[in-house]
Amino acid sequence: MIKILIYEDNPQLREGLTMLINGSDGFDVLASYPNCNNVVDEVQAFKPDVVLMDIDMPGVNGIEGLKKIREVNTDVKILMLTVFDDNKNIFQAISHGANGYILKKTPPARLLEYIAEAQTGGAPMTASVATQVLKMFSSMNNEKGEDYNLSEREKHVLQLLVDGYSYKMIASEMFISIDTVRSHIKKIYEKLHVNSKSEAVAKAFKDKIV
Amino acid sequence: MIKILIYEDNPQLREGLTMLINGSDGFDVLASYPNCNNVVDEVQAFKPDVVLMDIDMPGVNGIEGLKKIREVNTDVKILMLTVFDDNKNIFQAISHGANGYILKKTPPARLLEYIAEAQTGGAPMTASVATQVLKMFSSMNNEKGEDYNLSEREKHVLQLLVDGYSYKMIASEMFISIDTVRSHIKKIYEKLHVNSKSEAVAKAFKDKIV
DNA sequence: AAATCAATCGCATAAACATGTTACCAGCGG
DNA sequence: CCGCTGGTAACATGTTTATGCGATTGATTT
Repeated sequence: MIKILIYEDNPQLREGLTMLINGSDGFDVLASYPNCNNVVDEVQAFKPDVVLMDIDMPGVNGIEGLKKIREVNTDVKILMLTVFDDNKNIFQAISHGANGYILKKTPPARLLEYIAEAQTGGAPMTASVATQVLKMFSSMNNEKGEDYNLSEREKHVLQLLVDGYSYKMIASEMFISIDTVRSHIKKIYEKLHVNSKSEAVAKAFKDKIV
Repeated sequence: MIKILIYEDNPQLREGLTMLINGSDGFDVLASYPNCNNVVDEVQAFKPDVVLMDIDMPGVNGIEGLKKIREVNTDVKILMLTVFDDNKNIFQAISHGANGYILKKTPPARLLEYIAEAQTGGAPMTASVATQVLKMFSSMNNEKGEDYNLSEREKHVLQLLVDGYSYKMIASEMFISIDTVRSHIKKIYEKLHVNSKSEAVAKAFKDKIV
């Protein structure tokens, strides 16, 4: 039996969800609330398996509710529920440990499946939300910037620079003279179009050369 | 009618998938192949709506196949198909523009739903895969590292350092003397536990101070 | 009122860095 | 064979950083 708490300000929807879920085998709505004002106490008292959390609520909204719960309980599965698949909220919710993100237009049968999935450690998402997540994800990691065409040796030197080594230390680390280190670094600066150590370090991070 | 190409080296599974999908209304398998050797030509010739791409194939594997397709076609929806929900492959696939990532143990009915979802712009994922994605996502953004307790002024100086400014330039940018810049920077080094500009810059990136 | 602290400035010195120029050698492609 | 590139090295010069030791002001806390 999956124990559920519901947070949803719209009375019709709150009742509808409660009826639907209670009417299904294996699901039990412990309680439902129109706001998150006492969410921490309620979660601690009822110890639900899954929380259905509406995002757009007056007063303490769903994201805040999520955060409050996560401050005291990292086990309960939290499914965010919303009418919009908008970027900002998705990101917020994920960052704060939501276990799923589904749209209110989800058909009842699917909703039950989603709850069950969440309870067993899955991360149910409406497909459109998943699309947003993938987009955010790939845009974050595909910057890859120009190649700059650094040689292996140059990459090694840059790596050490980034790690905070001085020329002297690099020379001793790589078994070459400090003048050679200078040569390499001069070349690196040319290739990266910079003219100082810290600019090179910054660029190395920004363009994920290291 | 959703037009589909299948890449799957296991003959039984390849045949099974083809039969299943062709036997369903609204789905049409144009062709199926045991490897990705000519994936680019095939995709360009058939212009499918959706490609089912097995990851673990001899020769050119599914990730490589994905990359090759994306080099010439960014519209076709590509569903990755695998037995493992392992971290590395998921990450690779997402970064290179896969539209979904589903496990082979997915029941046939679900598979058809997934294909349809992908075709309409969704991003179907097996729940366990979605869990991995969310974990990667939140771990990437919640590092936030210690606070270091930098004052506003110090943060500003650090910001300019990261942007490659010299002390002189910072002084003129902030309308203070170069000696004051020195003071600030000394303090910053103490707080960050570093002792050079580039270490500070590196730390600023690593700990997302900027 | 005293203590604290962020922000400001000055001076001095040593170390580290940036730049230019030159040079040798090995390997690779035309 | 010749030119090119990457790696190595030296030397000289000027600039920037790092550090230490002060010191004043104004705002906040005790």
